[in-house]
This record gives sequence, C-alpha cells and structure tokens, in this order.
Amino acid sequence: MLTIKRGAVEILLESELKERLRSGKPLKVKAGFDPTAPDLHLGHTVLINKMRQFQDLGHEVIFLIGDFTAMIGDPSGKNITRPPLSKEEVMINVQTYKEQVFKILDPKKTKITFNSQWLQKLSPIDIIKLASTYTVARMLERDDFSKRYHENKPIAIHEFLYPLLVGYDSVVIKADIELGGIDQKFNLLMGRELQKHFGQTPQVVLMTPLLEGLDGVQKMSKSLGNYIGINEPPQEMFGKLMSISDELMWRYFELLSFRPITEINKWHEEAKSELINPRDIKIKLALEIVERFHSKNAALKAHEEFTARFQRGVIPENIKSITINIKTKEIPLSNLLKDAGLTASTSEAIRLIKQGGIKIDGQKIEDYSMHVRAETKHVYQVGKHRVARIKVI
RNA sequence: GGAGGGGUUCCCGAGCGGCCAAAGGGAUCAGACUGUAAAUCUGCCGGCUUAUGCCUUCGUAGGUUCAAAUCCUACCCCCUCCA
Repeated sequence: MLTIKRGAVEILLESELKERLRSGKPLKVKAGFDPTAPDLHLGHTVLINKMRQFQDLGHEVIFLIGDFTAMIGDPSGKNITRPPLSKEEVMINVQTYKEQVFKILDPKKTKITFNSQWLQKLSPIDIIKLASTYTVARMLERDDFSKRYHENKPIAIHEFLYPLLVGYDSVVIKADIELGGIDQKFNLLMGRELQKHFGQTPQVVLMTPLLEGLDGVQKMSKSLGNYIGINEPPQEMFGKLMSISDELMWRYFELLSFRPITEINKWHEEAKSELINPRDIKIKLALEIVERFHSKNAALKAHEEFTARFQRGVIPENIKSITINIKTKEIPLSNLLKDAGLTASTSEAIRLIKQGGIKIDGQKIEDYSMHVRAETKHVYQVGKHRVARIKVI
C-alpha cells in the first residue's frame, strides 16, 4: 500500500482500493496511451513507474493504446480534429512505445490492447446511447471545456465523445483500477460512471501528478521544450538533470527514482542542514536515471564528461564535425555559423558575437565582421551548448 | 436566419492612415553571477555579408492612397445575443 501511494496525488476511492487489494486476487490495471506521441519523456515515466510497481506486486497491467480515440484527440483545445492515423502509423508508434516503455515495464507481464478493437464496432445507435448517459452541463464541468467555454474558444461536438469513449474502454476491459495523470481526472472518473451504468463495480482511479519540466513551473511537455526525452543521449540527459533547481530535484527523486523514500528523505534533511552539497545528490539522481535508460557505463561516462566540460571547461571529445564548402577565399563568420547550423540566421550570429557568445577554439570573438579563411579547421562554440568542429574548404 | 464582437510577430496582448518590424508581459537565446544550478541583473528577441539601407510580416484575396496592421470590398474562421 505504501508503494502504491508513493507519488500518487489522489486515489478514488482509497477504501475501495484497500478492499480490492485485500481480496488477494491479481487486479486488472488499465492505463491508456495515445499513440500519436511515441516520444516519451520523463514526465510520462511517472505513470509507467507506477505501472511497474503494480506489476511487481503481481497485478495484470493492461497497456491500452487509444488508436481509435486518437482520431479525436484529447480535448486540450489545441487541435480540433486530428487526421486519423493509418494502421501502419499506429503500429510504428506502438513499436516505438514498446522499445521505450519496456525499459521500465516487464514485457512478459504487460498486455497491449487497442481500443479500436471494440470502438470500431460500435454502431451509430450505440454511440447515441452512450452519449445519452451524460449531460452537456456535466461535460462542461471538465476543466478544459469550461475554460474554453468561458473564454469564448471553440469546442467541437465530437470532443465530447472523447471522455465517453475512453470511459467505455474501462467497461469493456472490466478494469479494477485505472492509472492516469491528474489531468485525466475527468476521463478517469467517466470510466467509473459508465461502469456503474453498465452494472459493473466502478474502477478505482489512481492519479499521478504531472511532473514539472526543467523550468520547475510548467508541466513537462514536448511543446514547451522543457522535457528530458527518454531516448536522449546520456550526456544530454545527464546535463539536463543537473540543470534543474535544487527544489525540483526532490520532486524528481520522489517520482522518478526507485530509491526508497526513506533514503531520499534523509538526504533532504541533510541537505537542508548543509551536511551535504545538493549538487552531489543531484549527481546521484542523474546517474540513476541515465543508467535506467542507457547503461551504467554510459552514466559514468556522462558524469565524467559533464565534470570535465562544465567544471573544467574542457571542450568535449566527440563533437560533430561539419565541412563547409565555400567558393571564395573567405566567408564572414556569421554566415559560416548559419551555414553550419549553429545559428538560425546570420542576424542571430551577429547578435551573439556582439554579446560575447561565440568562441573559436576557446577564444572569445568580439569582431562581428570577422571573416574565416578557407582551408581552416576550428572548433566553434555558440553559447555553452552548441559546439561543432567546422572545416572550411 | 438576424444583430453584434473578434482574428496582430513563438504565446498572451496594445496599436486603428505616416513617428510600426509594430508598446507591454511571458518564453527562448546570449552575457554576468554560479554548482551548466535556481533566483537575480543585463542584452537580444523577422530576414538580409549590420545598413541613418533593402526585403518579408499584422486571417486570405483584391482595392483606395504619395503612404495601410490601421480605410473599402469579397471571402474564410472564432465568439456572443436573439430565433
């Protein structure tokens, strides 16, 4: 019970959960995923970690791919309708999912299902009947709906179907528990409503929090660019984890680390009383996470490189090499940087030079009208993160 | 079907004939400070070999004007109220 509750924001209803656990039977644990975004980041893994915990406790975890409902798209208000994904596209995404998710889940204990299997078969009459079980007023209780409604933003009718269909999935699966992010609360509860309607015992709903992104304020998401993808290279991942604030680090520990919560709390206390440097604890977190998605070796290497690069200012070993072909004898530095893809435009390059953000072989460049000659090869740095070895011929 | 409001640069949002590449805020990026921290401060923030220059941009397409994000026409989209 303690494991299950770790990091969970809300459980509805906790008493029901206890009761079901007490029965000792393996429970059907449902978690739904949208196959449109197979690029998982650490935010998604909070939920997947939770699934893993249920597996470890011997329950049956159902990884439900919402290939049918993806056509609607969860009504976040961003896109009104998504073009339906072809079967091939879905399968490709599912494949990617598997690769990523099985770094955490046990493949042998995971059942993958597609909701098109049953939703496709619903007739218009079935859908009307389903839609009749809920009212518009109650639909508008949903946060994004009410918000959009009050802000005079469009809500398309079909968006109302999303919660209904997702809830209906629970009916078909006969889920005992459904896991989901707190942002899914409405949909998850819909499952309970519909199960009741169809004469089933309503599922227990366990909600995980939304992990804050690197900025520590907004939730981690790809579109906000504040994410750590689980497929990112080790160094990148390590660096990003180190860049989070101390405060945020404890949050990440709770939700992402597999270390016992007691150990984490102890560190937290020690850091507060300045017995240990938070940075060193952060390194432990970074090592653990990189190891999970890559390997122990990769983690150690990333750590080494990190210290070398940022604490001692060493230019990393394996940086990308670019060859730029120019027809003249020399090229303005700003154009070279643009052509090499280090800056988006020559204007940006010039700006950055003026601001002292450009280095050649570690030397800061101040002259924005500087030209680079042909037949040269140097290491160019733009800010702290963009580096390349550029050969000009 | 009728009446009204609205669509502005990555996002929010001001501008309502020239002083507009377009206020202000946010995000990003760079610099300082550091632990690549965070917070803070500074700068930048459409593009062009940086220029008291040129080009592209204010829903879309035309038009009026020396000059249009701003006026006119048509169209597309969103919202509100009435039915």
